[in-house]
Amino acid sequence: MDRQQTHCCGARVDCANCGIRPIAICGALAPIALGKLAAIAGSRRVDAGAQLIQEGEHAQDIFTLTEGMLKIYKLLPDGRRQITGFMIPGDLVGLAYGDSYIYSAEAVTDIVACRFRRGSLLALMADHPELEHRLLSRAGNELAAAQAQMLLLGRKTARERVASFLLGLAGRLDLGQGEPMPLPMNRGDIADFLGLTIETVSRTLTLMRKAGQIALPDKHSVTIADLASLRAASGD
Amino acid sequence: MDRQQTHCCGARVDCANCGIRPIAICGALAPIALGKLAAIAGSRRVDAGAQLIQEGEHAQDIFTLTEGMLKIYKLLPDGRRQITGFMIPGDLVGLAYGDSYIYSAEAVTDIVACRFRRGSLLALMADHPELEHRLLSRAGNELAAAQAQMLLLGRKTARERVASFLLGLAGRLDLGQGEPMPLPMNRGDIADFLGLTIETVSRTLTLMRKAGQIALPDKHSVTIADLASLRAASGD
DNA sequence: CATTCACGTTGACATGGGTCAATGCGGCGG
DNA sequence: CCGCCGCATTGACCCATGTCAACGTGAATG
Repeated sequence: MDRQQTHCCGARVDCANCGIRPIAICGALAPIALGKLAAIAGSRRVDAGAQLIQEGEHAQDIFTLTEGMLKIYKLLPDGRRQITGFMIPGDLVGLAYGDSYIYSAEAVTDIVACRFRRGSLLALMADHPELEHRLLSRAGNELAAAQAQMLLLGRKTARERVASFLLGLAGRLDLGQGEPMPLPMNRGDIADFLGLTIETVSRTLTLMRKAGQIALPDKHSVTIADLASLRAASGD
Repeated sequence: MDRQQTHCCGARVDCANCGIRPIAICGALAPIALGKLAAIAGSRRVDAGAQLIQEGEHAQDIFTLTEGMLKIYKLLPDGRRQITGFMIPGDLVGLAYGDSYIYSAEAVTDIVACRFRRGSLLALMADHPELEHRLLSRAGNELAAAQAQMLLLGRKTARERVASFLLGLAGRLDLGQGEPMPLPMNRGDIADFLGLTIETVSRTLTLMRKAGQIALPDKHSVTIADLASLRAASGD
């Protein structure tokens, strides 16, 4: 994986040539506004396994993920963890409730994110309502995903959860036909996302492999071998 | 319960004298904008047990609940249901993903809601960004609640779920000291909200009553008898 | 090349909460 | 006032998934 990105924390950013602009919040902006956005943007890299933000912390920044994968999660005091989402390039991280982050975010792979100071972004939104519009629409997407996840966590069986997870991820990534899907997170992360244990995730994947629904070329990739059957197994 | 509300579907609405204005999206508006908002608002009543909106339906309207309680939920094809929230006066119902509703909403009690045509509201937002701002902040709240619920569904025990539910509801309602909390939904609704069965909810409430944490004067009210203990039992 | 270590898989067993069934109870219609 | 009906409660039993433990495997390290 060669790294073209050379900016580090606080460096200038070139929004006009950003690969994810069409899908991120920046996509809505005309060139002038884009320039202003670039002026308040910084780039931030985080190594796999390190934290980007922490729940409860003062929410100073909002990020758009540009490279890699991020997991967002909440913890109970005794350490039980619920991963509430895996973020991919184009996703927005750090929407806050009040002025504190409502979740922690940790890099699954090495990541690069575009950082905006919350205050600057709010100020820019005043002049460019289409930016706020875009944010609202993003929030709507997140809400839809959260609702779907609640249905999964509250009412689906282990098998259905794993099937839904694989299909959901495959739908967000754009994969070539027959190309194996990367699964950069480990089994523990999947378990904490699906409200299961590592063992149950592992067993379920094995069952699906034996049933010919998926192939597992290695621990960090899956191929969906029988889409129809996996859909049927997903419960919806 | 005597009904002062006399408007029905599509009737004129008097936003200036609305009791929930301070907490709803209308709260942000200056008198002029409020007049415009009132002009596009209609009132809608729904009887307990009837539907307000249906998942997948074209999302023509957005509602602010003004009286009563509403449950929002998603269904699996085989009928399993996950209630993703109970709405109380001031809450916004009908945020959509694309242009379809992402959940169904059914009245728990008789309700009154303030209806806005989506299109009109969007148009009004163009002139009054503070309205969109308010919407975004609401969406942030919803997202925070959804995250908390995912943690509950994925990682908490039955006991913790019920305790969290009672505390969460008590926190949103403003109750007088020692006043019993109304619980207008039935046990099945609570179960479908918490990812449990009716029997488990019932048993858990009984246990909590026997442990002196709560009192159950009747099926549709609870009193929190030992707040500290209930908090301890909630897992966070 | 040997060792270690983190992660994943598999097996045996335990258990929280689900399922099924009986009973209780309060409101409503006749 | 009685009987019915929908909801809630309670009990007995069961099973999907969790827990605990052993073992495999591949990548990193010396």
